[in-house]
Amino acid sequence: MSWKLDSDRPIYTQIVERLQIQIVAGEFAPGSRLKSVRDMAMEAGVNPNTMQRAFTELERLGLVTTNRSTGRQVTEETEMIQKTRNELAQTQVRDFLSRMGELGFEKKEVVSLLNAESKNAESKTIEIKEETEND
Amino acid sequence: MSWKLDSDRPIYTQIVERLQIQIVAGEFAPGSRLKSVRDMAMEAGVNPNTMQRAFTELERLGLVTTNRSTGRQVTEETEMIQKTRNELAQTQVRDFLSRMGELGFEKKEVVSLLNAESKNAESKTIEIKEETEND
DNA sequence: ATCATTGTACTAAGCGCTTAATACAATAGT
DNA sequence: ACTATTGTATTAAGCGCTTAGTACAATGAT
Repeated sequence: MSWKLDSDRPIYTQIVERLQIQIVAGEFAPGSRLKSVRDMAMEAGVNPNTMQRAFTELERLGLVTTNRSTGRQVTEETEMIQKTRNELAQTQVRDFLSRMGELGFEKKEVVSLLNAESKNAESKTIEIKEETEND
Repeated sequence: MSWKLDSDRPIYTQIVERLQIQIVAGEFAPGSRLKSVRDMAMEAGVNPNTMQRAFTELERLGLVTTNRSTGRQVTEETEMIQKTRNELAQTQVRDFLSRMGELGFEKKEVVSLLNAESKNAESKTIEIKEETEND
């Protein structure tokens, strides 16, 4: 299983983002052990050096702790994980609205597009109603 | 005025995206002339070669036409522009929902976050209501 | 015809990312 | 004590992006 990595951005960055997501989404539980650099590199289909770099960054971000010869663990500080999760979400929301704004879409239209996509993508229907106050 | 360009991704890619947005958002009208490679490069604070590469890509995308010694114009095919605008928006919406899903956010929460951000960012209030059918 | 402006092409250099190969350091397990 | 596993460091090479510098081609303007 080699991961989906494009060549447009540094691979180590993409790995950081992926692992970050898996951690804050609870896919990797707090305190759980992560695979070794070599194993993870094998799994991702990248060079160990590259995976090492990604791990170093994750540690710098406070999401991972390192123990020599034991390997790495997801941090047990759930607050840190939650904080990161919220920040990532916040960034996503802001960037999304910003970009849609740049494309010249009104709030109404954004809402419509979100509705349309939600309906297509999942069984759950989200009804979004806009209050026309001003523009 | 040098543009906001980060070093995480190729500069020419970022320039393509920026000009693409400006075109589909109508900031650069269909048929209007674009600055020369050299001038645009100067304005963006990049090497002419880099700007050249971005322009070449924009031409390949069908958003720009080239005339020797006259320079470049935004395409006059408004259909093409509209099509691109819709595709870019579609991608934004899909990616956004996908990423929020990866972060483990329910639709309800996404809606809440959007509401919160909308209210902060603009005077206009968007009221979003969800129908709880299933999950 | 001449000139300036435009797009385009080419080479060389530097830099960051990635890979490859190797080696060393620390420690849990035996 | 020994061994395997882990993280870590180092060097060299290749590749793509970017810059710099230069040159050529096409054409509108004069």
